Amino acid sequence: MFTKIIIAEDIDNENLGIVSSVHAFTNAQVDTAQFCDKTRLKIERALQEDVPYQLLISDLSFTLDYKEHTITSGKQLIEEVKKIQPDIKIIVFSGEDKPTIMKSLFENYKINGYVCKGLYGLSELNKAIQAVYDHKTFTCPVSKSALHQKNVLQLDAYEIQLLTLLVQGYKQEEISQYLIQNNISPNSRRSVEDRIRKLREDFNAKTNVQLIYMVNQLGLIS
Amino acid sequence: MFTKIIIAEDIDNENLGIVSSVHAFTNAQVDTAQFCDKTRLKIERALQEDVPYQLLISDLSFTLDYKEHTITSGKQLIEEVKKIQPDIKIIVFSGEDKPTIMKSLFENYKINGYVCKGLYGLSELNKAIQAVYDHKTFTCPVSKSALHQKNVLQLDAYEIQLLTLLVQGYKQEEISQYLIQNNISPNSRRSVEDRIRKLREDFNAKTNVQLIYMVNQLGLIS
DNA sequence: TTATCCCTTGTGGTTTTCCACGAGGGATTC
DNA sequence: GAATCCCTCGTGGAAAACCACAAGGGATAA
Repeated sequence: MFTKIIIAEDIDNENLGIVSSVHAFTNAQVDTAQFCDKTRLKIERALQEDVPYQLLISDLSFTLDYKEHTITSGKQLIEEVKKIQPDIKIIVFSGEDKPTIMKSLFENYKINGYVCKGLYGLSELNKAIQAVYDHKTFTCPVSKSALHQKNVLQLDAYEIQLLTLLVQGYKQEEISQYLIQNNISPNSRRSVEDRIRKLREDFNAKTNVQLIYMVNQLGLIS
Repeated sequence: MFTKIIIAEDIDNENLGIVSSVHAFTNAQVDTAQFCDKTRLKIERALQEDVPYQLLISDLSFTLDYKEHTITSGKQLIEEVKKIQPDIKIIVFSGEDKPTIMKSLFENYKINGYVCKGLYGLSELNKAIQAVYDHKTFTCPVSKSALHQKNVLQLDAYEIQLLTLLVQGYKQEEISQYLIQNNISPNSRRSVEDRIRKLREDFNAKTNVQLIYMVNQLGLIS
């Protein structure tokens, strides 16, 4: 079993629960950090001292306090950690259940497991630790069902840009202006209109308002 | 200090964290229940056996599993518990930070403390336990600032109805029709338009799209 | 009562969005 | 090269939303 594990979780009562559970299950040295920067630092130090962590269990969203934070999200943290220690195993333990986010974590950052916090999150986490130790990847039932959804509508950068401008109160004409100024194409008034219409069709939305509500609920724009 | 405490929290890792922290702080008998029905039952039994709980620490939102649940939320639980044991002390420990919900809990159910889960939620919870034991009410800094917010934008039932119809893709004319059919007033096309405009002004939104995005982000419509 | 205020509703005109048609241009295929 | 497809983009007209002005009505207070 793993002998040295680090946990990144900011909320103190969750942190406490995870640490005790993981420690009880693995009997490993379980360290913890409340913020991303600190996590990265600890991993870096352990590596320098030649006693590296074997497993990182990380949350995705972190509340930022008054301090300066260079890394502000679990996603960034994972990216940074992979740079300094590519062979570390990573399990994400998060309340987040959006398929797109999970997929991107597996595809872009090669995480080894994903467990959704929930009624029985801790026992799923234990299963994940065991599986990852056995060189397998693991997804808990909740995230598995999310991942296996077909027809997950994905938005490309351009579409997200459009929707983002929309929710900022831009009119179609203003969006067109903005795109022209920022050298993004297509950018004609007419094309903007067309793209938004296509999005409405894709999501089966009758109005832009409904469209925005839907993509927002699905977490496709942040 | 309290000697018998019960904790209602469904998420297992949070539950574990709270229980260990509370036990360490109070050295009391700390029982726990994952669902509301079970919590009520335990409190009832303890009362019958003449060893009642002195303090209930409860979450507000509960994930329901496959079983039948008669009580489904922390608010309901508190209401029921107050009926069977009016003198029990209650501290709400929740992620919920909406002022309206907090206020109604203090006013309608006379809870003794409110602590928001967060970076240092557990230490605030300990302070709350001490304060409540000393017959004081307690609000953590986060909830205190939420409670003291002025100009909290509140939506009444009518406005929520309007916004709900909007996100369902209704046009203004259709909203008017719907309101007339359901005997809700005001319901003229013109008034609908006006109310939506007022909402835009209140939220400082340039378009309906931005308005919907904002109220959605604020959790004012579900 | 009168005056005032606020909300509802109507009217009409402007702005914005929506949509159908079609022209041009790039990529692919035969 | 010709045919085809898809995306961009312009035009013009219809639909929807926006907005200013004002009439009526209910509540309140002097």
